Amino acid sequence: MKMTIKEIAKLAGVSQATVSKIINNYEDVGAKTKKRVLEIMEEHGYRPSYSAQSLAKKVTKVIGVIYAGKINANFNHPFFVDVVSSFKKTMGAEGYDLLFFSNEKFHKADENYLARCQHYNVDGCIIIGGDQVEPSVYDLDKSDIPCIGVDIQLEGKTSGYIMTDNEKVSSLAVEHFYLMGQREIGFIGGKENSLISEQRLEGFEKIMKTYGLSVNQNWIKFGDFFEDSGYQVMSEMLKEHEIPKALFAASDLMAMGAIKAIKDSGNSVQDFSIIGCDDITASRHIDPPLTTVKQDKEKIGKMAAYILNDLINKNLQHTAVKIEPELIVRESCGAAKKV
Amino acid sequence: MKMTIKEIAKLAGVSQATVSKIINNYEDVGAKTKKRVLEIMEEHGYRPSYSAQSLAKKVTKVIGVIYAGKINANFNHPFFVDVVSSFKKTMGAEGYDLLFFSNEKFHKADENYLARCQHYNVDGCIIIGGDQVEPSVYDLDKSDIPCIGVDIQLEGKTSGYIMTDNEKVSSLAVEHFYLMGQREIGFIGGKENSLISEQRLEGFEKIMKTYGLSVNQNWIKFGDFFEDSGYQVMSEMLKEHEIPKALFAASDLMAMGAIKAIKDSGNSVQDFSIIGCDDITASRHIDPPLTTVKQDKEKIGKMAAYILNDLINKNLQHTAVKIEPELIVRESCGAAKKV
DNA sequence: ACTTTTTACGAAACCGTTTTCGTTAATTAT
DNA sequence: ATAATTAACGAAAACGGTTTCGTAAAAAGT
Repeated sequence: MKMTIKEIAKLAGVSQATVSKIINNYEDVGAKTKKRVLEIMEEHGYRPSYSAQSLAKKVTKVIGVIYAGKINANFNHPFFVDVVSSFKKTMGAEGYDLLFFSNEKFHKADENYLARCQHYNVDGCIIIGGDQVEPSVYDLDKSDIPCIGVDIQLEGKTSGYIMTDNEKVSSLAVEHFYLMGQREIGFIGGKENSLISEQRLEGFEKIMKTYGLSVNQNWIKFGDFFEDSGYQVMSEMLKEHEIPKALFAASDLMAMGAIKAIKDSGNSVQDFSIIGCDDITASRHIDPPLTTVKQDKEKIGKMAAYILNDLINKNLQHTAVKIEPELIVRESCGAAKKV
Repeated sequence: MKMTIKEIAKLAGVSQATVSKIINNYEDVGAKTKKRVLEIMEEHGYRPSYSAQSLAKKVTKVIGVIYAGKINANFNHPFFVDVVSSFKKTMGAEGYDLLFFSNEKFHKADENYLARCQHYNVDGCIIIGGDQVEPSVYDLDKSDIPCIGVDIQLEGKTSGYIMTDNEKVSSLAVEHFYLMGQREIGFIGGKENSLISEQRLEGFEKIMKTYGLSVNQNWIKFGDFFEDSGYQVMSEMLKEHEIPKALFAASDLMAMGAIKAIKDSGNSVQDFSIIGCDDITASRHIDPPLTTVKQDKEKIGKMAAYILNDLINKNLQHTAVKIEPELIVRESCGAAKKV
C-alpha cells in the first residue's frame, strides 16, 4: 500500500533520480515525463517519507517547542497559549510544523533538551520561559541550533529573545495608581526567581522611588503566577496590621485570586484598587472588570516567529527585542474612583 | 561536531552494529565493551539521529495533533487547551512527543491530513473536532493510522472517539432550570452543523418534552462557541417581543457573551437565568459566577491517551466512549433564586 | 581431547530519499 | 555538414541508523 519512490519510478519507467527531481522541482526534467510521473504519484497517493527526506536533506521543517520551568509544565497558562498560538500561525505560513516536547521524564534521566533537538534535528526551536528553568536549556542556547526565547534571556550566537518591557509594565501600573490618588501600593510577583518577576519588581521599586513613594517590604509578596497563589498571598496580607489599598499583581490570574480573597474575607472589593498583568480574555469578564497592563501576545508570537525565521536563514545574529506594554483601564480601581 | 554512529564505532574499535545494539539494548554484547562504548558516547554527547532511526525502524514515537474545523484554527479554545494538556501529559509519560500540524495552507493546495501523517509517519494521531470539519479528516480515519477523535465521531477500524455525553449535558441544564422554577427556556448552540451542537440541541428538545415544556423555535439560536457570537445572538433576542428568561448556552464563552449583552442592553442580569457549558476556569470569576455543565477535560484527555495507546499497540478495536458531565451550581440563575 | 553449545561480535543489506556528475540525444550555431 | 551547446535523464554514492545471519572464540559437556 505505502508506495516508495522506487516503485513510482518503476511504474513510470524512469529512474528514482527523476522522480526525486520532480518532487523537488528541479529544472532538468521534460514536460511530458513530469506530467506522467505526477499523475502516477497522484493516482497512488504517493507521499515521500519524511524520515528519509530529512535524513537526505539536512532540513526538517519542524520547530521544537519547549516549555521550560514549572509554570508551563502543562502548557496551559493563558498568556503563553496565546503567544504560541500566534507563533504557530506565523510559522505555519512558512511551512513549519511544531513539535511539542513532552516534559515528563521518561526513558533516561539524563534526557535533556539539546539532545532532543539534535535527535529530531529540528530546524530551530522556541523556548518559553518560566520559573525554575532547567539548566539544560542553556546547553541548547549555546548550541548552534537557532533558538528564540520568550520571557527568557538567551545569549547564544544563534539565539534571540523577546519579552515585554517589564519595567515599563510596572511603571504603567504604578503611574495609574498614583494618578488615581493611591499611595499605599503593594506588589505581588510571580515566583521569586523568575526573570520577569524580578524585572517587574525592579521596575516597581524604581518607579515608586521616582514618585517619591516608599515601598513597604511587607507589601511585597510572591506567588507563582497562577490564581491560587494570588488568593493565598492576599489572604495572608489581609490578616496583617497594615494592608495596602492598591495592589499590582504580576499576572491577571493572581489578581483574580487576590480579588477572590478580598471577597471571601468579607471585605468590599470596592475598597481596593487592583491592577493585573497580561490582559487575558477572562479579565474583561470578572467582577469587577480588571484594569490590567496588557502584553501584546499576538505581536510577541509573531515577532518570535519572524526572528526565528531570520535566525534559521542566517539573516540575523543574536537579537533581543522588547515589546511595549499598554495599560487597559477597566473598573478594578474602584477605591480610587470614589476619591 | 555532530557525531555519527560510525565515528563512535571507530573510536571504540567496534562495529556500527555493536554500537547500535548497545543503543537498542540487545543482549549479545559484552559487559566491558558496552561500558566502554557508553562512555565514549557520553563523552562526545552522541545522540542517534531521529530521522535515521525512524527510517530504519518503522516507529516514530510521535503523535500527530490535528485541530479540525474552524473553531480550533487557533488551537486556543480553553476547553481544548485543557484536554490536549492532559492528553500531552499522559502520552508524554509513554515516551511520545506531539507534532502539531499547522493548518495554514501552504505549499500544495491538495495538502491533506492523511498525507501529512504518512509523510511524518506518526505512530498515531489525535483529532480535535469542531465545526466545518474538513472532509480530508475522514481519509485519515479510514486509513490504518490509529486515530482518537475528541468531539468528532471517527468510525475507522483503527480509530476511536471520546466525548462528553451531550444529551446528558442538556438534561442537566434543563433539569436545573426546571427545579428553579424556570419554564421559558432558550438555547444557544454552537455552529449549527457541528456534531456536539446538534447533540446538545437534540438532548435539549428531548428533555424539554420530558418535562412537558414547549420549545419556542425563536429561542433556539446558534453561535460559534466563542464569546462574540453569544453577545451577538443575545443582543438580537433581546430586541424580540418574547424573551426567554432562562438560557442554556452550549459553551461558557457564549454564556459570557450573552451576559455581557444583557448588561449592555440595560437589563439586569439578575432577571435572567443562564447556564453555560464546559466549566472553563474563567466561569468561576465572572459576574455573576456562572452555573455551568462541567466537562471533565482532564479525564477526556487522559482517556484519549489511553485509548490511542491501546489502538497503537493493537490491544483495542474501534471504541467509542462517553464521559459523564456534571452540573456546577454557581450564581447565574439568580432569577430563579428570587422566586 | 573432542564435540557441542554459548557468547560476543561484525559484514552487509536495507530503510527511502537527495544530489552530484556523467552521458546521450536533440538542438542550435557556423 | 560539423562543431558547440543545451536538454533530459540515470547510476551510484551518500544520509545515519537497524537487523539478520554468519562466524570465531570461549565455555561447557562428555
